[in-house]
Amino acid sequence: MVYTSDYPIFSVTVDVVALTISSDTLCALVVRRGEEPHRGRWALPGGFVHVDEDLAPAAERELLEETGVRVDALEQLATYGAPGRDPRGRTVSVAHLAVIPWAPEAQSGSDAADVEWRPVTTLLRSRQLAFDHRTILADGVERARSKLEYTNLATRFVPELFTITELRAVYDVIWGSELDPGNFHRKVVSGTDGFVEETGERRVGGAGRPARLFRTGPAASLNPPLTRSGQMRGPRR
Amino acid sequence: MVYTSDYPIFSVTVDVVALTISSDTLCALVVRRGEEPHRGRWALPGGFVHVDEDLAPAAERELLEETGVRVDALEQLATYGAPGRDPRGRTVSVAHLAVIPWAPEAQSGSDAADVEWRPVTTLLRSRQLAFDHRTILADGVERARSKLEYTNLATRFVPELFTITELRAVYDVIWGSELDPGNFHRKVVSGTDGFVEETGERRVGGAGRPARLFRTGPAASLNPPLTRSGQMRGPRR
DNA sequence: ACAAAAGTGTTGAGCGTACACCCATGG
DNA sequence: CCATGGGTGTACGCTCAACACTTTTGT
Repeated sequence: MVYTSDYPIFSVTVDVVALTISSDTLCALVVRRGEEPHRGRWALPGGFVHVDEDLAPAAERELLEETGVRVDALEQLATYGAPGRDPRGRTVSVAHLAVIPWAPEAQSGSDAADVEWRPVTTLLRSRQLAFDHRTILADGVERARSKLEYTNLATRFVPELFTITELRAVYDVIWGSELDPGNFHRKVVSGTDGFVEETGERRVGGAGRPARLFRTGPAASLNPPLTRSGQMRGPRR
Repeated sequence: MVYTSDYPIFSVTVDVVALTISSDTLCALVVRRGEEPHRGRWALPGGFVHVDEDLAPAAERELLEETGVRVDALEQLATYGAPGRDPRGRTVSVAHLAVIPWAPEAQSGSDAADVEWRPVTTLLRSRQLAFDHRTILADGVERARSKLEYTNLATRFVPELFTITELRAVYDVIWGSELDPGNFHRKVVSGTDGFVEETGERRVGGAGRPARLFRTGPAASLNPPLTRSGQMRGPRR
């Protein structure tokens, strides 16, 4: 089919920065490109928006088609539309952020040669990403970092039932911090009401005293926020 | 000219939420539509992106062309792409936020029948805006509100040289607060270094002790942030 | 009993709100 | 002189980082 228009033609694509934590490392989902341009390089999952489709559903669909990863909610990040960002023509890409609990094994998808979770530090250090996807990834990671402060975003990195220590691990991995376990526990549990909800259950099996299991509470925003700077572990000076 | 494409055709537009403060009221810039659809209704300034043009420059250009308002920096807000949001066809709009110092008189532009600064409360209460521009405006105002907390955005609502009281008025108008003059002064001047810079000059003419004049400092982010909840004027209980 | 992890108590420093009060100008 | 707005001083209360300590399990 060939489409025609009186106005300049743009293709609109969606790209997804899908983040998770795998073996104490923040990882992003990338697919190896099977076609030109940038054949063989890694790229964020994404693709063209259909004519009758809204942006967020398109992002969900592309993520599922290319990687097999299903996600319920995903948040718009920003839109990238520099002329020349895609050699095939004028495309505008609406980037989205998706957070995936813990470390699900990457599944191969339909129209991508290869799918992998790779550490973001590696992806950002090198130039292995196609198009302007390195910029998009960097923006997505920065967004996640700052949303940890004042939203319950961290709870979306852990399974449905989680311990406070697991939640703290999310902060430590993403911020590169080493938060004080005691203070963190208090802030999260008693601080802002509804951030986490206690289930009656406890985690069994691990060493030491069994931890209580929580689930995500109704409160989406944290008051007061958790701070990146303060609350580090270290000598009192 | 007629354009053709193998992919679904989108038109990409930019819309601008331009905010300023006029007689103690937060106002947005709107243009009266001279053409169908929505002829005669108010709309945010905006229009189609050119083929070889990046998004932010397109927004600046449209703002200038339609309203005569020139702006240097403007920030991307979000992208709106629901099918059916524009009856002419499938359009995706990238919304931007612009902040204009104080109250410049609205100038008439070239291809808009009428241009006006109107209070955002009025615009948001009624359904007088075309397309989904009411949603876009609401999102833009909310963004401004929250960026006052942790960035120097407030300084862009005032002239190049301003007094601390004028800066406080920006917060009071946009937040609907009544911040304590003394505490605000201290927080802004001594608190975060570089938020505002002292010029040697003073404001002459007004009643009372002449106020020192400041200009915007280099620091773009506020540490610690100004809080919306705290610092109100009111009885100690 | 011991190790290990979860969770609680405590304390001192620092910050922010709510004011009281002084300063500098115009009328 | 007074009125008006600019700006500083200060005290009380609260929060929070630091870290000691208790609790609860596995081995």
